[in-house]
Amino acid sequence: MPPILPFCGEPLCRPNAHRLLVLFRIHSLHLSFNSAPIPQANTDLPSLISILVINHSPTAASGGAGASDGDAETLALALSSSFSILSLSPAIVDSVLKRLWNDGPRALLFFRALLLLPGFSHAPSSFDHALDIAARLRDRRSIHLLLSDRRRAGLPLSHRTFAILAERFAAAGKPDSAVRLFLSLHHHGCRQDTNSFNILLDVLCKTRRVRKAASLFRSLNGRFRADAVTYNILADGWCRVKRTAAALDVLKEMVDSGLEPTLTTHNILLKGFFRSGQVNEGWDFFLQMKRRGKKDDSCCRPDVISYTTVVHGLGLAGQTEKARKVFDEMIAHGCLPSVATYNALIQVLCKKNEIHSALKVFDEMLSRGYTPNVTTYNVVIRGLCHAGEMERAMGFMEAMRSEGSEPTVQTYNLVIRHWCEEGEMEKGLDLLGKMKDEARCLPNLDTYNVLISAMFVRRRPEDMLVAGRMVVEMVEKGYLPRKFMFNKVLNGLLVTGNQCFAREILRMQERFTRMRRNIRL
DNA sequence: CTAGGGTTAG
Repeated sequence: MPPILPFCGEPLCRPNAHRLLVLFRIHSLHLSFNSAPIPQANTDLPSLISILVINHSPTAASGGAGASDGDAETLALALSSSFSILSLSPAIVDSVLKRLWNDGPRALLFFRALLLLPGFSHAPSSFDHALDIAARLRDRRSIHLLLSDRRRAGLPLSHRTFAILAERFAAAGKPDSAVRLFLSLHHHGCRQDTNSFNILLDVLCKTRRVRKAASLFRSLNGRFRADAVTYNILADGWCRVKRTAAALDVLKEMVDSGLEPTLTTHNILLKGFFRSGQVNEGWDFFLQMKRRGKKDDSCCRPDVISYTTVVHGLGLAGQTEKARKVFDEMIAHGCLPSVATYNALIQVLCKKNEIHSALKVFDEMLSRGYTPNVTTYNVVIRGLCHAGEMERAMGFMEAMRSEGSEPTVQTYNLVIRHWCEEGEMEKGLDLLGKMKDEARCLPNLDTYNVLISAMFVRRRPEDMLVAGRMVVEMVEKGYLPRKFMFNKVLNGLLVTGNQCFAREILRMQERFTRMRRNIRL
């Protein structure tokens, strides 16, 4: 791209809108003489943009430390010369950010590049996506930059933003940061109320920090009036750590405080019993719900979620016949199964190695006019892989694409894993290539872990090189391999090393040490 | 994205 050349030669300096404007003019002048690649009207715009971003940003690959401002500038140029700013609507930007989800550094680079376009401003939802990605990368610098950019744009923190950040903090082992953020919400222009309090409790409970949630609830209950949602969140928290007795206590406390348990409350407990292996208690609870529901007690009458919970719970406990009976019974009771109910039944049959009955249920749901979703395909494909029917699994993968649900990263990962287990590394690597092709579905940490581990079973020198390249690639995307993975790959490279690869091995080794230094920061 | 049901292996 010639117009960018004089620009690249300059020392890097802070992006500057005026300078960019001048460069835009030079750039578009040049393009008017060449035929610029114009996206087809019927091609997927987010996909085109993602491909451009991925093929651009050369120095994002320079060691995991993140890209420089200069990268954002050149990307901004490339974007503005290929796409009209008007076409970069919030919906399109969000969709690109989602597509680049598994390549965090480049997603953030894209976000930053757009900020440099004159007259462009990000929507709150785009800020949320970018914050989510930065927080997942544990990139404090980007988080703070994004927050100050957001403040400068006059956009206060929303509850959604708070939920995202709190969730990431809790997931990173810093639940206290989530609590602190909650306590400082008013500084960010976000209301501290029962809603945001519930979000905080929910985040803590979902990361199994129920005790912390419960004590916070006790100490702050005076300031935020608890509602039914608050109690449901806490009950679910106890259920998640398999403490159904404590969940029942919450239920009692709820009633004592004058709040009526809802159908959601009952479904939470129902699920809790099955989750903690109390199958009989779960079944009795379900019967009780049905009995009380008959007396026109609508907060107890099982709904489609209750039935799905029971079908799944019984099935996982090995009682697939009883599960099937409940499934048939729900229709008789005037409650139609949902796609999730079918998914539960199919999964449960697959787990019992009854793949043929599972496929019969799949056909049954088609004939009843249901449209399978991604989860349906994933459970069926998993079942087939587990039964060693790899070719049929691949067939379903094709089928899901032609039916309009693109395989997800989970689909790819599970099929790749099974190909590798069968010793067919090439088929696994083929699928990796297919994922990256057209930025269809970017590989994640699991993908790399599965494939890199698989590269060791054949003890081939060339496999070690592939493993080495994948480690480099995953670090570039912001994923940290475990220490033993690094060592394993390095050892593999050295042990199998021959003259031919020696230089590459050496370069790689230096690169790894540089990366590790960067990672430590 | 304020709560409940389907995708994860050993």
